[in-house]
Amino acid sequence: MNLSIGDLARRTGVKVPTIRYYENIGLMPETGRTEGQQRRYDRPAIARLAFIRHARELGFEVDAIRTLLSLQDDPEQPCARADEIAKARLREVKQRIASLNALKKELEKMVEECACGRVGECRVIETLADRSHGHGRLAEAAAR
Amino acid sequence: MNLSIGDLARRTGVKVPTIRYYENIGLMPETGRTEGQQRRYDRPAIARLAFIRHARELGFEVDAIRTLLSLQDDPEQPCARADEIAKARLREVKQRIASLNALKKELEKMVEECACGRVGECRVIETLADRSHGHGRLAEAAAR
DNA sequence: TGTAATCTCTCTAGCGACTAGAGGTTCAAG
DNA sequence: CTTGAACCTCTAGTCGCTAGAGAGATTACA
Repeated sequence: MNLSIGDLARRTGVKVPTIRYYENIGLMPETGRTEGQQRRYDRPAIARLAFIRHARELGFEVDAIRTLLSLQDDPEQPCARADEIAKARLREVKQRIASLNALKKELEKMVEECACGRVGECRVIETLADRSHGHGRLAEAAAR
Repeated sequence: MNLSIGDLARRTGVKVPTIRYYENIGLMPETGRTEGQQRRYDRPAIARLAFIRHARELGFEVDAIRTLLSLQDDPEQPCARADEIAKARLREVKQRIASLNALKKELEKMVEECACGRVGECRVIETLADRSHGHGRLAEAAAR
């Protein structure tokens, strides 16, 4: 086990520059180097990076991952904190799904009603131009 | 009708710096100024900004909004292009909802199974550490 | 051992859509 | 005419990467 950064990238599915980025921001620890200053990784590095990757896929922010990693490093701690982080993320996801569903409805209405003639009578444009919207109802879903 | 930027902000729900930003990137046209170089807006400016705001709420990118605005300015054009943009956005939203639902399921499983003892046997941490994940299945949903 | 191909290194800048702050000017009410 | 809120421009920061330049290291094969 003496993997180059490229090897590690292939094994975890995390891109090479991203691995270096994670080291920069302190998510991955500094690692051993060859004489020529190239990074070399071992088994625990794979595990740690896979953990990070999975957490990112679940949408956890880097700060949350930092906390989760430090919890993992100390198995005697109570896991209430980890549970809390996961629950917070779950709430976010649910909220986001709800917002997106509202948004989907409005988009569907727009698209269905479009007779596809001239722009002058296009429902898509009309709906957007319609100023009878309260401020902020859909705002949360807009973020990508 | 001779609104200051603050008035315009209050009427549309778009923040003052954001309005200036929209002018910078060419979404809002340059507008008249007082002798002291303060911006003044009229009715069409309100309408245009409201259009932009609503489109942003629906998650359209600035580039798409640029196109939609230019279509709106010319009512004789066919509205197929507008329809297409809206449909593309709808596809994105549906895709995103699907990804988020997958994500929600996994998070729920994690949270439910957590017995909330020591980190050593915490399902949240364990699930994240579990390396038996194919690369990239959930990746799309991770973006916020 | 030579050499070519492929990594890898550091560093800086860019993405999108804003947001925050510094430091200074103008406007409107009293 | 003074005060204080609102306005101005400009730069830099947010998040989580990603791209590119220009240079050095490593490896496979002849």
